[in-house]
Amino acid sequence: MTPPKLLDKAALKERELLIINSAVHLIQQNGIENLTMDKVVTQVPFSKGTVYKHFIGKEDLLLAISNYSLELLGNLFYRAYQFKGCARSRMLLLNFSYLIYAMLYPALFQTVLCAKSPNVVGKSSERHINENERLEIKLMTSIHGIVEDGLNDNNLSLPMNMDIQQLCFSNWSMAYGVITLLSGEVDQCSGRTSLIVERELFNLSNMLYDGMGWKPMTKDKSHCAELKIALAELFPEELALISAKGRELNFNSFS
Amino acid sequence: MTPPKLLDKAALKERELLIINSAVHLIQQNGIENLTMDKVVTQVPFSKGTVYKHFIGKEDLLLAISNYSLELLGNLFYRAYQFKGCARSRMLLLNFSYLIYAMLYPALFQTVLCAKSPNVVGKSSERHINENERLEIKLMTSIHGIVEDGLNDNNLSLPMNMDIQQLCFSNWSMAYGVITLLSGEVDQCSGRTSLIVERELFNLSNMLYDGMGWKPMTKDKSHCAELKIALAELFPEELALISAKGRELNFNSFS
DNA sequence: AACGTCAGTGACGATTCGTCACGTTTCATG
DNA sequence: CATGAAACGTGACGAATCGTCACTGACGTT
Repeated sequence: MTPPKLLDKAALKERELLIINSAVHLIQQNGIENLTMDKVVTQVPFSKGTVYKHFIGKEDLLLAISNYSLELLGNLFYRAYQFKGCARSRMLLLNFSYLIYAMLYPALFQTVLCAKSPNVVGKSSERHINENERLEIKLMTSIHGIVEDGLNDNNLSLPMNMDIQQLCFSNWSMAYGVITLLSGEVDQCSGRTSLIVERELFNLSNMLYDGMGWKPMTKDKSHCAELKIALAELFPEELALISAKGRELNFNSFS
Repeated sequence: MTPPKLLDKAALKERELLIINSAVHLIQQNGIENLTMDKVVTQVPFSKGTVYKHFIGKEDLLLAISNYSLELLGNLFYRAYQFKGCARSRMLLLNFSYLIYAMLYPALFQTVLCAKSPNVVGKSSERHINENERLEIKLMTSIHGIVEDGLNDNNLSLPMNMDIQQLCFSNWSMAYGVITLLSGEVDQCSGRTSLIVERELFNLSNMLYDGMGWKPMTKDKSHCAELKIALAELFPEELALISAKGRELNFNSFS
């Protein structure tokens, strides 16, 4: 009945990861647009045909890398969600975990964006597309959870005419905008001088939460010291890696 | 002394525009990643060598398209800046002019983003890079102007530890995030159901301005009706074009 | 009329993508 | 253990694309 299985699933998965890792290295070195399948093949102990057995095309490989990257981000978000502390602080923490991710893995951050382009999705396999959706839902779950905690402890109430989903999206798109424009690969825009990504993310997050009426308000509590402590406790390895890259999250320029 | 000039600058400029327009059409039809220099050449009454005289490579052409597009956006922004009305309303109006632009010219909107990638800038000519910076400064000027008007009439005061530039950037990155994630080409993200770009942009802008303490606050004034009128007055042709595309800015879902 | 300069041309080499025909390995079965 | 079918793996190949370069012709200068 069962057709002969020459390779078990674990081995397949392992090879897939090997190919993905090789591709990530190439992207980090040469940039995402200089990634070629030929280069991937030379970095890997398989031939081109085998690589194409795993990924139906270059775009499919990109989507797989994006998924690998979303998995990483999902874990960071989940850690922020689980942290002790009030909901507003944890949401701020979650935004900063997003920033840490973008600083640590700029190539991955960039790939996730690229993989959202319709021509990548259009050329990808069902399998990877479905996994992508699953991972995104997982991300959203952490954000949703924090907002719901805020609603439950009465520090937050839904603004008129808005539901939970809209509130979650507001926070995400805001953080996305700041991080995309100020961190990493995008050439910074003019009038950029003296903009510091961690400071702008902090300020913008707090202005937004104040605008929502999410307590404790900025005027009643300085969130900065607490954030600094929470980051050190929750993401020690990540912060050390950022230091090793010669960059440092700077909290001294705003009290 | 003067070397023989067989072609005047106006003709050169005109040809450049012709090439750019042909490329824009191709992008609208086939997507930006399917744009090839060969296709551009076939659309144009010149040969490949001539096209490469104007643009040192594919990336340089992309940057030129981005500049063309920034010029358009700059005009929309300037119209919003010049509008009569309080500063906060005009800032909201400016964000919506950004949205109109993204809906009307999704291909151009996308190209501006792509052209910010370092490998595009890295392969482009000095001339186009400089023009790009000039155009971005022009954009910023309109935003700056509105914020300064708000400060001058005492409806807005700078939040602690923030300067004008940071305030401008906050507004821009917020609008950028919402529009990028919800309008146009990016495949919408999971948990997207029932998110309407104009509504989220309206809500998020107002929450941010409320968080800044930018008067008149939402609780004292409903900005929706005024926005609707101002848009109809300031961007009639653009709104008609959006209608012609079968899309409509919907203000009924939020009062 | 001879010459120099420059716009314009398109064939060409170099790269890259993805496929396919063929050889090799594995395993169920007799 | 022998056999054959199915899965696995290979790398040469065709098509598409990028960017260059040697060439042509038009025009002004000497």
